[in-house]
Amino acid sequence: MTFEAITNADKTFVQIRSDIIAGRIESGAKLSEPELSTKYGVSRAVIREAINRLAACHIVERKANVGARVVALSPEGLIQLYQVREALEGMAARLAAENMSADEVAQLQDLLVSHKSSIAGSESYYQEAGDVDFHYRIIMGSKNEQLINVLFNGLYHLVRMYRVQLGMAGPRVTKAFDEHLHIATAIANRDGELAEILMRRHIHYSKNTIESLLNNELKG
Amino acid sequence: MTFEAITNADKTFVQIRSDIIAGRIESGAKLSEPELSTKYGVSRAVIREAINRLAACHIVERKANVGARVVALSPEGLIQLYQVREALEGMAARLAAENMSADEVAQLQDLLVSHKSSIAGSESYYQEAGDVDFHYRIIMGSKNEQLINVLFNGLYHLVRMYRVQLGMAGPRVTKAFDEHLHIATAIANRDGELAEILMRRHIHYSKNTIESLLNNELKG
DNA sequence: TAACTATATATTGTCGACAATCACGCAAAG
DNA sequence: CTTTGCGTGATTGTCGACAATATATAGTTA
Repeated sequence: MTFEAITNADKTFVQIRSDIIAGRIESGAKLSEPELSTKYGVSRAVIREAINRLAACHIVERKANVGARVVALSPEGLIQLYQVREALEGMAARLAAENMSADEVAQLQDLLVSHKSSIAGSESYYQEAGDVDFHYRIIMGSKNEQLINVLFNGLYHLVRMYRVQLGMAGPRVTKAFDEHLHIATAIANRDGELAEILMRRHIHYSKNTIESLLNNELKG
Repeated sequence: MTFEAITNADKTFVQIRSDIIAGRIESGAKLSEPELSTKYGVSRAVIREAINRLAACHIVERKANVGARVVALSPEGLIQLYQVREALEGMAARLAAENMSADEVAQLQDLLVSHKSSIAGSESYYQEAGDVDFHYRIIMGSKNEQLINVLFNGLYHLVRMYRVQLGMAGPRVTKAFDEHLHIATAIANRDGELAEILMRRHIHYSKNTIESLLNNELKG
């Protein structure tokens, strides 16, 4: 998920991306190259390369001779992201049931055991890192390079950005944990069909939760 | 699908991509910046930007301080691409049945009528452009921005590259046409569930055809 | 002879400057 | 008063040069 940032352009890319996802650079803002150049203390060429990568992840949009803007965040956009996730991660769960090694399956279950105890204590940890960890392992377990690329180099950072900026620090912790448990069991039983169904429902529920949150926000 | 190439970097990107997909730059080859700079008659900065975009489409892979190489083409990679396409375009067909305007549905059916006549004459045309056109309209008809981005900015060019370089100028013309017809009918009837099933089978068949072709090649 | 080191070369990463293009504001005409 | 055209200012696109890093070669030693 996280990759080794070697060059300055790498580090600047990670930095700016983090600033955008966390909302320190707000949605719709223009990314002026000279401005960012002084702000991050690197040359314009470095900023330019960083912006190019952000555009590749669809975090910003570029227009020729005009510049780059952070993507506009609509509630519909977040819903669309979850639709794609549902299709892709459902498939990932099926493939994981077929292709994960016994070791990887065991590690997946160990992960859930440690999550169970962390839920008893402070739940807040689980929501972010734990959820990502679980999904990460399943996606990697699919052993499908294309799938891994699409999800990690594109969709996941977008999801985080939308969630942060639309204020979805959602609950759904304990219910999600149970769903994770069922998915892991299906994978351990090598039941790809069930694993896919459960994963799709898991993400579908998240989507529904978010939709109702958005609706409440519009009404309130 | 095709976008307006304004700047030099755009044109160079399109040019190099085309050269790679057509096999004029072969799989696994190293993309030397100074070399390409003289070859295409532009500065290194332009080449660099073009290579960055190729990397964003996963057509080339970059390593820091080492350079970029055209991705290695394994038969498994092509199969994995088709797996992802099956999930994504199946979903696109369902969404298209729900979201396409009456006009767009009519245009989709018109397209098939013109394909029917072109099949009677020279089949060869249909295979390439016709197939792409059909799938293109359905994906656009899904109205899901994320889906559109993933498929057009990444997967489609990769599929073309794999097919060309692994020598899959495949047949399957008339059968594919019938399948297209059924899918379009399901969409016209606003039957998303059926449209998804038919589209998944359609792509699955293509995958199977390719798999057996690859197997024959290994044996022969 | 094989393996390790050091140098040399070529390639990538980064920089600052120049050229091309666009956005904004103002003026003038309908 | 609205609209069209121009000019100014700023931003992006492009270029060539320099610095940092990796690969290849040659030399040395066990």
